[in-house]
Amino acid sequence: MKRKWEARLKQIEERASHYEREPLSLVYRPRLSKPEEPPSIWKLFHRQTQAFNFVKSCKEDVHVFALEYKVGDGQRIYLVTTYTQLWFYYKSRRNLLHCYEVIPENAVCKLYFDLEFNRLANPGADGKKMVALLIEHVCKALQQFYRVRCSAEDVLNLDSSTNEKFSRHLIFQLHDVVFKDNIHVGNFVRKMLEPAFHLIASEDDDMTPETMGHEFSHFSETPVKQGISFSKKSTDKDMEESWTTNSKKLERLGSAKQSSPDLSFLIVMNNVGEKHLFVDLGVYTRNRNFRLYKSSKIGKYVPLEVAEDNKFYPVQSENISKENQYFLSSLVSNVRFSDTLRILTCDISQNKQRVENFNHTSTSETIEGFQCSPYPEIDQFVLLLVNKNGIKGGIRRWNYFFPEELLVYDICKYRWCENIGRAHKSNNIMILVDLKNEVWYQKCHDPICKAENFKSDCFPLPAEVRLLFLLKEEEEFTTDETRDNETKNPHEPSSSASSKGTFSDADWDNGIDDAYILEATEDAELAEAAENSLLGYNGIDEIPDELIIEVL
DNA sequence: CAGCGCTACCACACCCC
DNA sequence: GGTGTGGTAGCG
Repeated sequence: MKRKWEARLKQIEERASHYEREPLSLVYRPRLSKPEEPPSIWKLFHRQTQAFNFVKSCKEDVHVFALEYKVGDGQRIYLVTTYTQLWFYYKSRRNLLHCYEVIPENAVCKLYFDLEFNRLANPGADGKKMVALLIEHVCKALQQFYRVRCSAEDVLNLDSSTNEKFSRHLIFQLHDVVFKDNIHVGNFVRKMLEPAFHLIASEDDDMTPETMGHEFSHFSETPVKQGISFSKKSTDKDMEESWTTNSKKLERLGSAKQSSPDLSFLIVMNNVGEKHLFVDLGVYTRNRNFRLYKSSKIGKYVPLEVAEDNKFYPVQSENISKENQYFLSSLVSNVRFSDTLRILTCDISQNKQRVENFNHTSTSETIEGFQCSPYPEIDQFVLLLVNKNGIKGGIRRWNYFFPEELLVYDICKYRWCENIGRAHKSNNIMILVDLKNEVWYQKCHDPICKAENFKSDCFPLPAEVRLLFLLKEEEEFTTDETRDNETKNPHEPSSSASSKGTFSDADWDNGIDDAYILEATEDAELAEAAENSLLGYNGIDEIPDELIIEVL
């Protein structure tokens, strides 16, 4: 008995000393219970800008989500948290039923599509076939425009169809390839679907869904040189120029090898009998809300689920469940950083200077930056070239052109021009590095030199630079067997590398204790809204035992 | 108290034939 | 009638 008492005393003394060494915080700080885990970040805002401001102030890899919380008018509040933490609370599907990813403006993202048509208005339409044909067309366009290779196996295909409406989301999982932002994605999608606009535009075309013969191609019968005439009300000159340019490009690219694609399968009727595209072009706007995997619109019980005909299977991992993998893959702005990442762009307004200087018909295959290019060794070599005779030249900016594998450096301070045999007084020069042919040459911004299209002799790149380049390329081949061997990818410049694009491999799903607390803001009403969003739209679901809302 | 970013559409002014 | 502009309902 005495022994037992002594043991208990010792136990209590030990506990007391433990609390003396590690006292409890005076301030109550709710967090996921494992102290070694990252702190809980779960903040709600009424305003999107506030949410983004918080993200900026946040060191962790957090993202903005929109939560629908009122039936009818689609009112939303904004949640900031990590992908990991969101999934933790989200996966049970007992709460957070109507969530949207906010695809941030100016953030790199994946290629994605929203597809839909009304079944009643399109009785003959075969949705699955249309999806398959679209994917085929997109893959061809990616190959033609960017030399990016992909197939249906790289496309996460999510279904949200009902008896009334065929509805899909496609999210492309390209290897080491992303778009600059979702505006560029939209530009690319519109460019790629240009032949389909011609089809809709042709008023004399009384095609009905039943007669959507796949051999029938209005585009091929309508020469590109007829120009863009369908958008009678359009005032967007840039857009038209772009389409025209693109038509030329398509012509150039396609004429020799194949005729223009038949996109008649993309044309569907809306419920008032007007012709529309199967592809919703309204989803490429700034800060677009894109419904999450397994979320439904408020007031409806139709969540996005992996489609029957989905062919993308995430790589199995020990730490991350299959569902979590699908969730992470479905996030449009969840971009894994890699040092061989290619950032695709597709501009509408043509950069005239570039077109003039480099005889480019499209700016859709370039990346650009300041001071440091993806090839530091070549930067060093260029700096060596422009530091002569006591003049300290520098790299003002650089552009990389994928098809030509051409690095174009705009030089500052150093103005020596081979054409005139002296330095220009007020115009800067360029150094161009041709990686394909391993040579460099000089051009310049001077109007006279430009007028005569001056280009200096070519000089071979020094062996060190060539060697480094070859070594890098070998690395790339060994790490990515699917890479198109016609393409050499520059590395993502470190200046624009962002940790925001990565997600933590830490997975909290395993080994977590039983008490969890969600942190809300000080705003009671907001907390109520959050609670509603957690409860689902009708508010009759029970609060899960392990979930407590703490209002500070 | 409290969403956001558009576009299609309309009304109207102005211009020119 | 053609074209530009400005405001807004309503879509995604």
